[in-house]
Amino acid sequence: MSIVRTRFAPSPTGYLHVGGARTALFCFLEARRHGGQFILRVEDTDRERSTEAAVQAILDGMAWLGLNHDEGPFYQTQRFDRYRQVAEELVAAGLAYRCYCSKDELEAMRADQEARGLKPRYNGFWRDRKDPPPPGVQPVIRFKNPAAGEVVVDDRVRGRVVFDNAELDDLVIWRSDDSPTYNFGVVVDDADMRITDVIRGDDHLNNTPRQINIYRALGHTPPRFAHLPMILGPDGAKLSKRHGAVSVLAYRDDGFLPHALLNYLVRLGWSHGDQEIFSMAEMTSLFSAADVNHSASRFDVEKLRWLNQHYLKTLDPGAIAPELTWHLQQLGIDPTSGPAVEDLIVALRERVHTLKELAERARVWFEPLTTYDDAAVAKHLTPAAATPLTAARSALNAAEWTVAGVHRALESAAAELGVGLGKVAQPLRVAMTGTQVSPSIDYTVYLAGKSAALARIDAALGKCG
RNA sequence: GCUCCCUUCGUCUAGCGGUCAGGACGUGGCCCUCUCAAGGCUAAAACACGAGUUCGAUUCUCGUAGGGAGCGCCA
Repeated sequence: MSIVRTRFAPSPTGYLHVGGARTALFCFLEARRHGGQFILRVEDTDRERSTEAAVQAILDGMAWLGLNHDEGPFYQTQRFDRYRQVAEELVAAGLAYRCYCSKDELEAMRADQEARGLKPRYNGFWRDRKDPPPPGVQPVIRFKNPAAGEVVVDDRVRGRVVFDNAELDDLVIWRSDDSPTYNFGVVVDDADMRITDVIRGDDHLNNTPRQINIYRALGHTPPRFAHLPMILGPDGAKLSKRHGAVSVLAYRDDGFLPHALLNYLVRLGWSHGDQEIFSMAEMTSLFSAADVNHSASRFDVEKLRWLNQHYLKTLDPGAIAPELTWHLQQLGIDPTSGPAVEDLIVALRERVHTLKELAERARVWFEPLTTYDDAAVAKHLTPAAATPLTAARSALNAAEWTVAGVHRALESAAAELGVGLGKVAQPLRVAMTGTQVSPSIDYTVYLAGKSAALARIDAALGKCG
């Protein structure tokens, strides 16, 4: 089998959204699986809407996800000479022609066809016309689409899809402003870059027969195609800003791990039996475009959150530490001014779904405790709580300052008082955090550090009145 | 309007002619327990509809309905 080459070809008109990210992931996996190449190409022929910032956002998104390309990024705006050359070759070969119709004429044509219930299409007015061109008109170049017969797309996910050439018209491949159009640029690029597998959103399925015809005119064998179903918002509508985060970098900012996002995305439209958790190695060895389903799916943040927590719980704390450090800084917390970030991760990762939440929950160990929840105080910092708190204080004062050491000290304090650990833990929890909710009491106390822990107990004792 | 695509629990999906229609997220209950979680067990929850083909259709075919895409000098 020949080398597999795939490409991801976004147009830089916005950030990298989750749908694009999944397309990129599938392209990446398909290439990796076969030991082939993954190529990044920026389709920026629309000078109106393409921006430098968007290019950077896409590059950043890809880098964050670790979807590294082997070749590129290539920019279509740098290949205009090549497209022009190919377009002229087609004209010279009689496979394309110049069309002098004005935009107004074309619009009138369309309006007329629509009024008659027909599919709006160019009528081929200049296809075989030998008339002298009207003066002063900057022509476009149109591709001579075969008038009869059918085009078969053997799609790897859809199967065999047949289009009638009679449904297609002569599309513009070169604009009057001297630039190539999308359907022409992709074909030239994919051919030049020897792409073997085009994997893209199924909004391109209808373009495929036109592109296949261009491939043939160019004397190339079309690549294999795989059209992916769309990703919709939770409400089933097309994904948009309205749905909250759609940019992959927004997920980074919200505290998601890149691998959690990748794992979530790989299961959107693709599956391998009942398996939910996939390492990168498993994804690359198991993925196949042929196993992708046909229907659109909805983006469900709850499942992403579950996956994110799964990876928070199972990954090595050291691997997550840099990410948490970044999130702490985002909250204006100096990560060096409190407990070790690895300890925070171990203490909190079963209780949060994102790194952002983890960082927020960690705040209590970095800043002085000044606010107490009224209900917590009323319930647990009662006169009766003074005894267990005092016992805990002296036990802790003598304790070895490790999680296990703190745990032993509190157990023995409770045992000496002849009460359950809960009688000591709850007042202590309020003393440490001002609230009734925190990680297990040993971690909660340990993370405060010995002197701060004792000081917080003293403050709490003052409230037991 | 025309062409093409899609349709299994609320959501992601398994299924590839005969299954009690399986798993996961979420939701409810129980257990565990120093709070909250996490974990374990458990419950409710789906084949859009109608014809055919067949001994037998979730599965194959054709319709209908409902979604989506394309029909640009956007990509």
